[in-house]
Amino acid sequence: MKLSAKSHYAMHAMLHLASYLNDGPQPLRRIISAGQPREYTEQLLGALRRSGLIDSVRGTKGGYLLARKPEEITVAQIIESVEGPLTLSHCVLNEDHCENSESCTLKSTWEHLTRGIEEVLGTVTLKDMLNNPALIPQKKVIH
Amino acid sequence: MKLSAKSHYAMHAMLHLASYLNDGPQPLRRIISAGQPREYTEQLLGALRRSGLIDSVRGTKGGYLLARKPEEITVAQIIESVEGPLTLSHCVLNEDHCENSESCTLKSTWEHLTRGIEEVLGTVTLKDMLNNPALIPQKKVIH
DNA sequence: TTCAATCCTGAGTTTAACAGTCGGGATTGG
DNA sequence: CCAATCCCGACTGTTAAACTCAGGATTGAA
Repeated sequence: MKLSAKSHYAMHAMLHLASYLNDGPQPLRRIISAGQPREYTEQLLGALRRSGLIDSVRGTKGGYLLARKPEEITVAQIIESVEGPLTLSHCVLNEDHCENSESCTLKSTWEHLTRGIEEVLGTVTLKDMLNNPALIPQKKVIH
Repeated sequence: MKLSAKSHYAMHAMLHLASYLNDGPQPLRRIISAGQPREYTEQLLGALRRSGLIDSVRGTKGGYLLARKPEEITVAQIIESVEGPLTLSHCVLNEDHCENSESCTLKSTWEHLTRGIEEVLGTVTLKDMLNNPALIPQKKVIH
């Protein structure tokens, strides 16, 4: 139940892009913070681009920028881009894996919990994080 | 954001113990299902016992049993026993890790999200899962 | 038109956690 | 005493994460 370094790097990068929204494309060099491996982060930005969360500009003066407004980008989207689909169990994805019926009381439980978590992560946007100091506003009824 | 096999095995075992609540201690042999490695599961049951979720009885006719009522055991507790503390980021645990202030707008976000997820996993009990077929009842306001 | 700054990509390598195995010891009912 | 059980630490194998590297493609500017 921990997130990998990927998510941290990706979140940090996205937060940076959100902060420098009006300063043109941000080159990788400016996106990474101290101790953050350059080439590795580059790969993650590739994933974020392929997911449509950011755009890239090549060449001198190139760099990365948000493809949408900060309020339209959620933590869930960022994490899913780099970590893959957000699901607690392969059981939820692979139908055939759970044949032994009784054992898969679990299945419906995982599905339910996954939905819950998706909802938690889906309700915090980059904009919320920028307005952050007074934490993130949120009041939500989960079913 | 995926759970490891540990959680699956542990959940399965706990579900079994909840099912055979009145049949005395359940030996490992009866707890594991097809394809579930015996010795590995044994380790996990050790963790569950050390967390106080189950008790064990040694010797012939020995086995494992729930230490509390099914409605008092949550998915969060089970997962935490075997996977360690439920937190998205080491940042939340290690104070010193996040010195660069701006970077750790992230910190309060992780804390907030972790609380949300804890709440999701903490509201489903073994009892809920037994009553399962009609999914898990739940209506909760998260802050 | 050349050059340097950038993004882009795929193929490595290293590392650490997960997953599983093994051997033997301790406890206890029959 | 013996067999069934839990208990525990050490070991091994496997896999995914976390990097590294080498080189190619694009583009603004000197």
